[in-house]
Amino acid sequence: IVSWSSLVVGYFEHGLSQEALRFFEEMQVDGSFPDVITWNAVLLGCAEHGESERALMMYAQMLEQGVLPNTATFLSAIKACGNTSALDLGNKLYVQCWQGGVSEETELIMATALVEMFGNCGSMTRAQQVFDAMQWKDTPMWNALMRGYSRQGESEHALHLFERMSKEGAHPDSITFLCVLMICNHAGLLDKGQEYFESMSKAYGISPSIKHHNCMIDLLGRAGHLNDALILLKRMPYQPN
RNA sequence: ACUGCAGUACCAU
Repeated sequence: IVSWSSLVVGYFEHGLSQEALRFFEEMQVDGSFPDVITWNAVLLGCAEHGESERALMMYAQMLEQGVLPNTATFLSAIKACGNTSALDLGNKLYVQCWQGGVSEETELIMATALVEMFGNCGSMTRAQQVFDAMQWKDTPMWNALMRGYSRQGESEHALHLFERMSKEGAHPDSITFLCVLMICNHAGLLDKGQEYFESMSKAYGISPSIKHHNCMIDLLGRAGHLNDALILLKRMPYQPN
């Protein structure tokens, strides 16, 4: 089972989903029956490669076959619900995923996945509910909530969360800034975007990646600051892609 | 005992 599972993971991780699924079938013909780890690998592989409907079907199959879901199973299934806006199943998983009890660290990871899922489903009320229920929130959790609001077009609220997270002791990271810059981009907030971009390295000690630079080039370009966009492209410490 | 799965940019006017 370990051999086959490792093979399946390898194929998924190299973007070869069809082959991975073929080996998942073949292992069973060969007499190795997938355990929870094998199923988890397949669920996540499907969910991460645009096959979330399939992931949810396979989740049902897994249960039919009497394999008990664990934390990793729920994380993958929750992700698949977010990708397909399957809010009903998402709500069920929200209840089920706590069964059996989880460690505090796992609890936060699970809650973050739920916030992301509800955000993807457009249900910010639920997302906020899960967020509020956690006594302490780390950076990924704040990021997940922020992305939810920004996806709903609530740019101001999302940017407000940026201010709040620092006050509450969560340090913005590289992804926080990608999110914030993208919000400025969508909302056409050039000045604010530039402020954030500069504060990244100056105030937060995070060096902007090429993705951050590309956000800024996009933002400058859309705002009509074409020469500034060109200068940034030419001067950034990355090979333009 | 040990090996395989484990929470976040976005996605092209």
